[in-house]
Amino acid sequence: MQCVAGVFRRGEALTCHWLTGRMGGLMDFLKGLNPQQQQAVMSSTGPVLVLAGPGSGKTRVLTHRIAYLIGAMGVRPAHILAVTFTNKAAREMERRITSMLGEAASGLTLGTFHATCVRILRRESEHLPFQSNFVIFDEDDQLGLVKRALADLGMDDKRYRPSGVLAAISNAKNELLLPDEFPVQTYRDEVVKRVYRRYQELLLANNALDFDDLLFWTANLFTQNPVVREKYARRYEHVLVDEFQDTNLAQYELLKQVVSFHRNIFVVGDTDQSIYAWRGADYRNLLRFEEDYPDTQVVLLEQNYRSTQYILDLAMAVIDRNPYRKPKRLFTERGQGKKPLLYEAYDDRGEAAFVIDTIASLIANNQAQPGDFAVMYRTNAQSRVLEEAFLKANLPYRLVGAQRFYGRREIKDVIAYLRLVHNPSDELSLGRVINTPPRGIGDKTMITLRTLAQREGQAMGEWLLKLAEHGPEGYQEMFSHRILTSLSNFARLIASWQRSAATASPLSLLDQILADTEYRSYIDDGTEEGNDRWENVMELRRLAMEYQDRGLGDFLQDVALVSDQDTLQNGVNAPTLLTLHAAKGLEFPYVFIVGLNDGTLPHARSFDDPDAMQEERRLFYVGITRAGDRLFLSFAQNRSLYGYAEPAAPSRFLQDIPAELLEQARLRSGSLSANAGRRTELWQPARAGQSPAKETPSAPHQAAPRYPAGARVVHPVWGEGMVLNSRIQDDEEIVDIFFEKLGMKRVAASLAKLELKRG
DNA sequence: ATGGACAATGTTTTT
DNA sequence: CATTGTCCAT
Repeated sequence: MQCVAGVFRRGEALTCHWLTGRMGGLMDFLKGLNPQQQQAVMSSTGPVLVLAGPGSGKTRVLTHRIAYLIGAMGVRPAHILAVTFTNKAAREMERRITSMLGEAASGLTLGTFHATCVRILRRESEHLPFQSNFVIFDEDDQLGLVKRALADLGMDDKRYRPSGVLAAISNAKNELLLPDEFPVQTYRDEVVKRVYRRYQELLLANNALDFDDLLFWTANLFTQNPVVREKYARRYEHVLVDEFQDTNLAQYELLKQVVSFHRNIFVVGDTDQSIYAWRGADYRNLLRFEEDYPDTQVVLLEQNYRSTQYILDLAMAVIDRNPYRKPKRLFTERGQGKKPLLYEAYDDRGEAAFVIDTIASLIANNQAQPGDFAVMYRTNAQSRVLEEAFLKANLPYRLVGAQRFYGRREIKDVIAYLRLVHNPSDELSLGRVINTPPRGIGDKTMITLRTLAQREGQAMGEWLLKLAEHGPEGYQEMFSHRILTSLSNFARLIASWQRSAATASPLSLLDQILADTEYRSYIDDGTEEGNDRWENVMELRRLAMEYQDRGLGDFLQDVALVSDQDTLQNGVNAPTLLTLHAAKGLEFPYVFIVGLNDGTLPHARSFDDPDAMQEERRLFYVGITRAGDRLFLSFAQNRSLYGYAEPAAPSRFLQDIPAELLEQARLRSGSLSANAGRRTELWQPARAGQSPAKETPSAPHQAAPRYPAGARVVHPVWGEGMVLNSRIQDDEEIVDIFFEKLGMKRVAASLAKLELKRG
């Protein structure tokens, strides 16, 4: 029996509940929720807007709402759509829902906007101008395509910077503007418009979509094809959206279409945490929501469960300076807590030293575990100094950032091979690998190849496959003998990989490609760097292993859609280094925000744009509100841009913080160098931050460490300390221990007479 | 076609 | 300064 989602009244909720016996009833879905949260979870059908301050339990509300719909209202999971912005957020929600409902939740559509759109587009490709095995182009590919488009139109890529043109195209897509609709006011607009048109043609010729296309095409499909729209609109009785303030117009429109039949849209967001305007997100969607859906029920969540009052007061002092916002009064029952600290360092290395010192001493005093810390910064470039400091101190850390892995040359190469096999029309990938490793195929050959393929109306990859099949006859005049042989050999390789791809797993295909191209000898030149490169390829191989029972397409898709945040693995007990953007949605007991200098935070590029400045402020606010127990801010007297250190002013945001909310500290030179000296003599390069994306189940060190990170140990000579890191290497457990008296030591567990201390 | 040397150029944030 | 692109010699 199924309860039709109609009028939701409490009394009915229980009677029509087909799972009551197993689930224990309504109360379970409301247990541990405050009255506002309960109101949100139990709100009736129709549009619902939940304005959720930081740490107010919005994920909780979302997951409980879904559980409530399924468990108490009898809505079938297949009729619920829930969208998030990161895979991590989606997985977390899935985990929580499953723990509440178990199998009863299966069939739910839950995923990121992008992944959900990909699924729809593949399914509906018959209505669209591309095939269902399309590939997803990342930013590098996009840039390459813009360059190609500029070249095709005979434009100078010096005069029209590809990145600038791409940004304009991306904005247009986010606004759902087709090339023909691109607004032209200047000559440059005219150029962009033409490039945009050509760029779209090229994408289709490559059977590829870029990130923006995923939303763009789905939204257009729904607006222009009533049959398809109806299908999804009828199916999804309930639609729930996380981080609604980050939606752009394409996403807003998309949602509007999907809920056009049932109108049950439940969105959660916070305008104060809108930090993606530069990517097209428009927090005014939150305000527009109430206009578009006048019967919206609004629920305000103000109670914070994360931070101490000091931290909240500081956060409010910062954000209250932004105009045009409804002030929220964040409050907590956690008590005052400790005052946030502001540290003034000599330069960025001084900041890093302060971070390391503070972390080490809090760990040594047993007040915190390594995993309790996060260090946040405005720009990725700032991580370098911090990483160096962590390595030097021999402290393991984890770094958030997909770029770190998927942006690597060797990884891009291997993925390009896979993409080419999957989709021979992908000319960008072809261009990347056709001469990697070198096969004597250069620019001139490529030009001939392109014109030849164009003449026969094919993509270069398809042309090559044809060459592999029919042999080189007839092309002797076009290419020299050498080159023709080289091309044929390469073409036969692709053809044979394609045959493998049809039957074999992504893993064995990858192995075959690596073997056939002798890729290892190409990148692993015996240097340390070469070895690291090969290790990275092996890491990718490990990832491919998880796709034994799925296809190459799934593998490529997942690889294309990972976000930085997704690379954050849980359960590693080490401090986290991440940008303020990547920090959204996360929380840590101890938070450092470094680089509070004018020009860095707020970033200099925002100075002359009031909207951008407000966003910088929100970014700072997001960082502050990640902290649970302690917050440490720091700025440097000198900051180096392009090598030269120059005096830098403290962030103007600091001036908005009342003195009584901040404890101030200045650089202390003595104590730092004393500790630093002791560490340097023990210095050994740690391997932290190397392993990207996922846990590595097949890693050679599977044995459980006897002294796991976080454990307290006693050494007969060095006294008491805390384990910071432990790994098994050559059947030997290597343990990094921070001793209260000595600082960091690295020992072999079998040699040092360590004693585990409980508690 | 390839690889080396030099020059220019630029750093926000990312699904 | 550190990466990326361009020019030139092999």
